[in-house]
Amino acid sequence: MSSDTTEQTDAVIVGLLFAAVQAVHVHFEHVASRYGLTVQQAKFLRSLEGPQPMRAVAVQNSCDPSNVTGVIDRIERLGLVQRTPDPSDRRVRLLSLTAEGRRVRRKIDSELDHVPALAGLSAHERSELARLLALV
Amino acid sequence: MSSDTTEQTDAVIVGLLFAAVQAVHVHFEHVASRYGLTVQQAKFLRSLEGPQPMRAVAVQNSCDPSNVTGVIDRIERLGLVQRTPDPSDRRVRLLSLTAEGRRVRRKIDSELDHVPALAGLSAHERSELARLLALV
DNA sequence: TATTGTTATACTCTATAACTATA
DNA sequence: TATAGTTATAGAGTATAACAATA
Repeated sequence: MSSDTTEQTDAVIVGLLFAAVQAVHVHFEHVASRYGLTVQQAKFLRSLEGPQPMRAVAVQNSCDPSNVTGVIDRIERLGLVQRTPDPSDRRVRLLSLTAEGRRVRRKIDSELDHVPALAGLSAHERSELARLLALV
Repeated sequence: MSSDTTEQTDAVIVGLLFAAVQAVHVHFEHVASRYGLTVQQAKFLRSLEGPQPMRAVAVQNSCDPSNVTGVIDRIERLGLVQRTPDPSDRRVRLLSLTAEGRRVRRKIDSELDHVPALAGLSAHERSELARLLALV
């Protein structure tokens, strides 16, 4: 057991961070697949708020714009997202969730509120973890 | 029971966890690519300790054994890993780092010890973060 | 000329299933 | 029969470059 005084290197923290994410990832994947979505598709779905251009979604998910086309294609095929032309700039396509898309996103969000890997943490540990992660 | 801090839901922590990982991921990717490696290849490299069967590597990285073949193929092509037959069971191939592989891994590890995203944390915050992440 | 979204291309990662060579 | 590793296959995500439509 590491004590409060043990110094931790970045590499150790990075290792722990990846391990922690993997534990959470398993649950995320399980939840997403229940709705026929991959993790990435679920992330895109969660990042969609109001109607916004593809470009904005690319920035939000820090990926190349050419990726957005494909990922959105697959979510759109499931009827969760729709593309509508922007009247003020006909180059732009605005993305927005369908009613079904909003329903699925709400369900996913609520299921993410019961992550087994986080069940062992006390209220104080949660807030402390949240505070520290926010610093990263 | 409630302390001076706000209570955090799982979803909030998951969001912060993913955000923190993304911040670290950028650095990891940068370091790995400097040695011609992808993030996944660098992870495999770091997970290799003594000579061990492919199977063990698959378990360690929690992926299907069929993946290991391809990823190791690519690292092997770079001369960082080698496959040697196990005398006690001729079905098994033992994986081990080459001298060059050990050198690269050491370098990567040392570069991971200076993660910009973690620079703002104090020694106490680091050990506390490490402790909490270990609980997840 | 510059920008938005798309397409074409190529590569990596991923799991499933079938295969081989051993055990 | 069972197991270790491979191969074949298919799909998803990724970036780069070239493209059409629009600004």
